Amino acid sequence: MSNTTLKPTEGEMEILQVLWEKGNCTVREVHEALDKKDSGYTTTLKLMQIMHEKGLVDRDTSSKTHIYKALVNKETTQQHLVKKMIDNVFNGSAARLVMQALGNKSASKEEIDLIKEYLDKLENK
Amino acid sequence: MSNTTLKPTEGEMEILQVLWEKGNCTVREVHEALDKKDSGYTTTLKLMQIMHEKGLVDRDTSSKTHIYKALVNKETTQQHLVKKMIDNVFNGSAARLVMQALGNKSASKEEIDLIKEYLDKLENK
DNA sequence: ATTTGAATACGAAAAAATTCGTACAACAGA
DNA sequence: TCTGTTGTACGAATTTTTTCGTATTCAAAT
Repeated sequence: MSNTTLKPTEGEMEILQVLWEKGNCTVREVHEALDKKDSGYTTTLKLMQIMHEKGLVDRDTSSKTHIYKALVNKETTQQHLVKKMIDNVFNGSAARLVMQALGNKSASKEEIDLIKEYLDKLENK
Repeated sequence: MSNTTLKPTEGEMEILQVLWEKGNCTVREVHEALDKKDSGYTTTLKLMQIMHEKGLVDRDTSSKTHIYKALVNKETTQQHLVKKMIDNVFNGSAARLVMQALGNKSASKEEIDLIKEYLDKLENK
C-alpha cells in the first residue's frame, strides 16, 4: 500500500470513520453524518472523489447515485497513525501515549478493565 | 490558551519535541537535532519564528544568536492531541486507541508492566 | 413534455503549511 | 580593516488541503 494512502488527511479521516462505521454510503449520507454546518455538500463530494483517486475508497457508479466504501483497512490505518503519533508526539514511547490517553476522564472503569484483560493476554503470549 | 496554540502542526510538533527534550536551544541546535537532510536551515528558522508569533515558544534575543524555549506545556499539548486522535481516528474510544498502540511491537514487556501498574493506581482512585 | 430536484464533474479559489532565496547585521580572525 | 562565517528577517514560491461555484446529467413528478 502506498505511503500517502496510509496517511489520510484530517478531513479524509472523518470520512473514513463514517465509512468504516456504516459500510456503504452515498456522499449525502456521509455528509449528513458529519453534520458540518460549516462546509457544503460539494466539499464532501470533492473530498470523496479525491479519496477515490488516491485509492482510499472504492465506489459503485452503476446507478446515478454513487455508493462509496472504504478501501483501506481500518486497523492498518489506525495502526499507522498511532505509530506516527507515538513517534511524533511521544518521542517513541507507546507507554506514555497510553497513559496520556487514560489519564483522560474519557476512559471509564469498563474501558480500563477491558484494557487490563487485553494486557494480560498480550503478556501471556 | 488559544485553540491554535494547542494544535501545533506536524512540523511544529517536531520542534516542540526537541525543545521539551533539551530545554533551551538555538535554531541551529534544533535543526541539527531534527537532522532533516531534506529541508534547509532557514526553513527551521522560519518555522520557529512563526511559532514565536503564535506564542508556542519564547525566545531570548539579547545576544545575536537567539535562544528558544517551549512556551506550551508538554502534557497539555499531548493531552490535546491524544484527545483529538481518539475522536478523529478511534471514534471516541480511548480503549481502542490504547490497544492499537500496544498491539504494536513497540511496546516492550517493561512498558506493559508499567502500564498495568498505572492502571491499578488509576482504578484505586 | 417540461420542470424541478438531486446528483456528479471539474476547475479554480482560498487557506494552511512548508520551503527557500536573498538581503542584511554581527562578529571573529587574518 | 577586510573578509568570511554565522546568524536573523522576511517576502515569496510551492505544496497540500479544503472549500465552493457552476455546468451538466439524470430521473421523478407534475
